[in-house]
Amino acid sequence: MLDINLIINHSSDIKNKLLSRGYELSLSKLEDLYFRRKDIIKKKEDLAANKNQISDQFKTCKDESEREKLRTSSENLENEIQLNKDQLLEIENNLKNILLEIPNIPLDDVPKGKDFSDNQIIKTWGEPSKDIENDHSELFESNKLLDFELSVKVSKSRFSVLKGKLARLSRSLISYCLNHHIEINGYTEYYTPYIVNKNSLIGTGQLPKFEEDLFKIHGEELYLIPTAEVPLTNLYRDTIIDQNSLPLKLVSHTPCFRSEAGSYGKDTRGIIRQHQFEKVEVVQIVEPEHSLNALEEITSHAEQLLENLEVPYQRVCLSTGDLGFSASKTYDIEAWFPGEQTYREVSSCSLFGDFQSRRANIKFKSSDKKKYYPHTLNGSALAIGRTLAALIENHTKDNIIHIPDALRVYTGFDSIKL
RNA sequence: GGAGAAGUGGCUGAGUGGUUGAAAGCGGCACCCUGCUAAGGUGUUAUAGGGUUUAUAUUCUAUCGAGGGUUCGAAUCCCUCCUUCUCCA
Repeated sequence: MLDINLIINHSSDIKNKLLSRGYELSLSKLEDLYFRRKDIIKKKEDLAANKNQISDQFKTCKDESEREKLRTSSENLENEIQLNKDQLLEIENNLKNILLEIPNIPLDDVPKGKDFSDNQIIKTWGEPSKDIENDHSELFESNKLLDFELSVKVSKSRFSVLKGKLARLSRSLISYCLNHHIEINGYTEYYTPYIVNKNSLIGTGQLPKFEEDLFKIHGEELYLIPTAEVPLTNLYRDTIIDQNSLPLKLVSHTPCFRSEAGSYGKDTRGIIRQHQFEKVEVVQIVEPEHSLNALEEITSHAEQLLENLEVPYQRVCLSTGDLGFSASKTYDIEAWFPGEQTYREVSSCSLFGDFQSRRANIKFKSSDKKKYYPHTLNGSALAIGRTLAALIENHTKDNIIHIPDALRVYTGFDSIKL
């Protein structure tokens, strides 16, 4: 959520920045609500002060006819206060609803662009293999490691059933990613609910605008998490954090559930786009002046994993047009998929500024005793399903999947024969 | 699923109709004292939102789980909901 005062005081600047990501801000309604809100608050509070005074007078007033006068004037005031209260509530709801649907503003150094085609490649690592034979869905299915007939029988399309060594490899990836962050990068592991309430999803920005992307629990105001970012960041909702405990570095492995509305026919092969997938997610909550560094740090933490897994990748800075709703700057890390001869996202690392902390009411108390909104960040490290696919496409030779050294302690085997 | 009890500031905990935004203690912070440490002393220490002000500041309003009600006046009385705890199945 953007600061309403910022919008009002720097309206043209904000408007332009939002336009660069394809959002047209209509200012007149906001301004109208903003000023009407102030008016009504003043009116209401003056009346309330008045009423409080009458209450005080009542204590010393002994004359019954005077008392009666006080009673009636208090009653009149109360009626007026109530009227203003109702109006105020309506205005504040309106204002909040509008603010909740305005996306974050991109940082100045984010490349301007219309969509993903304007994303900027920042770096590449590794030697992309030309071996087009290694398409993961083909390798999986022809070897019965992955069974879509079973997953459709048990559930429906866009789910998967992994079997045997492949299932174990997937689990090993999860353990490896988690342990790396805990032991090397200083994150604290959390186990969290996979079903969360509305306020949590509003806090991180999935609601109210993107409800159709979520799985909702029937008959309840509860949703399956689309990412561990939601429970992790919301651990600190409505919290004032001591500055000394910043930065907070959290990591969690969870399944993620996405309805994938609007992606019919897209990425139907393999396990690239599923309704349910595993992900190890990191979240950082940091002081505002450290957030740019933190974004670089989170991104490099994700990259370390791919390097240790010996999977070639590139880092891309999303253009203003491709930026997610809550993000002010995002790096995608895209692993090389030889089967498709293309890079695909396996991690997305975002800086949200104070956008989420305003929504979720997360603050920190600084040494000057004032309270500020911290900056929040998150990053996938990594999306397990896609990483598993990339791993296999990059490490299969002569029908043998070679397990990278980093994983062998978890898998207990060093290759899978196909 | 049934019965009961409770929800007050960072924490413990007092407070059953009127300067109670809230005693006391602990903790935190600042200063003082003392060779050091420990102990002690004094003060300070909730959140949000308005007004005035360049600012420091000051003032007003709201908030004692949430929402409603009674009353001139509610942490205190009534209703609904939520959460936690205990007992029973």
